[in-house]
Amino acid sequence: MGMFSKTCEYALRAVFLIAHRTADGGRVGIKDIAASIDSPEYFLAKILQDLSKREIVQSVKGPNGGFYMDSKNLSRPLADVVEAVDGNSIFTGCALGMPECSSNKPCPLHNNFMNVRNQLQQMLTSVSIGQFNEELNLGITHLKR
Amino acid sequence: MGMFSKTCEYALRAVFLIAHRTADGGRVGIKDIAASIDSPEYFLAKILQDLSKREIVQSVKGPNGGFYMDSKNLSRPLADVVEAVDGNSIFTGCALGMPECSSNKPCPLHNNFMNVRNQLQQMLTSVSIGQFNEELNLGITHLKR
DNA sequence: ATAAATAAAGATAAAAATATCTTTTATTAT
DNA sequence: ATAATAAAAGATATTTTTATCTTTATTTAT
Repeated sequence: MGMFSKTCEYALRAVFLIAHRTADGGRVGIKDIAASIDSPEYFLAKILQDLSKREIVQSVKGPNGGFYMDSKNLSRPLADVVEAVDGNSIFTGCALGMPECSSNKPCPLHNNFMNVRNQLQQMLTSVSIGQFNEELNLGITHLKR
Repeated sequence: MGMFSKTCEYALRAVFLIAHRTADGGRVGIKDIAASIDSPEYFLAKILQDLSKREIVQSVKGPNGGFYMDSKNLSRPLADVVEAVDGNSIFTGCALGMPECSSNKPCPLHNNFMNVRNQLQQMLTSVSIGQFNEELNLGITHLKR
């Protein structure tokens, strides 16, 4: 198990891909996305349905339809995607899973773990979905394999 | 979902509890542990069986039996517990779940995420199972609720 | 030696996450 | 208007994780 759920991993790769592929207009279809990020097509379809409802990506049906993102969505922090899919427990939850852990009634790891969580959150909020297009274009970074 | 699996959360709470309760000799039984950390007894039993095989905790059967830890185990870094239960993918895996992600062929988040993972690993290796006994004694930190 | 206590091991069950398939709805092009 | 296309929605299946129950093996005390 990684830090995020598999659903979230696919979601992140997908938004990067959509951002990259539709930067200058146009749409990209689910089959194309799934192949480009090496994810199971039908499962990804469900994920994107959800991201679409939550207005993190946009879509149109029919011929030449597909998914895309407007500039507002491109500038969203990655944290929005993670939170939409996995919820915010990764940012706020107790490392030991204790429901009432807080600075008042902390678990042994409370303070140590807070630093880690904060750095993760800081990283994910300071980075936008669209900011990696350039290096994806240049083939410096990748979204499959 | 938190950062660790539920199994790992219970495991961490359990080793803290065992360390705390058996610091000056003696053993603590599974029923007692489960009640003390608010975890499902039978499930925790399986987890401790595994930690026992991996020699992270020790156990003896029979009357007055139970779980305990020797001083070598008390000084183990928490990272050993996490790795025993969840594997090391949380320390080494790609944020986007890409199997071949590396500095040679990075995902977009590779470098940003490396910092977070490293801080997590650093934290978990710099902290030992036994080092929280004092504050558990004082009732400053807690292991249930 | 025997009985009682306790963890280990094995088997089964329930819930959640992941994955797939089918039908419906919206859009576009003809 | 009609047919083709593509996502949305609904239904089902599979796998993994989490949880429980039963039986066995080991240890201790009597």
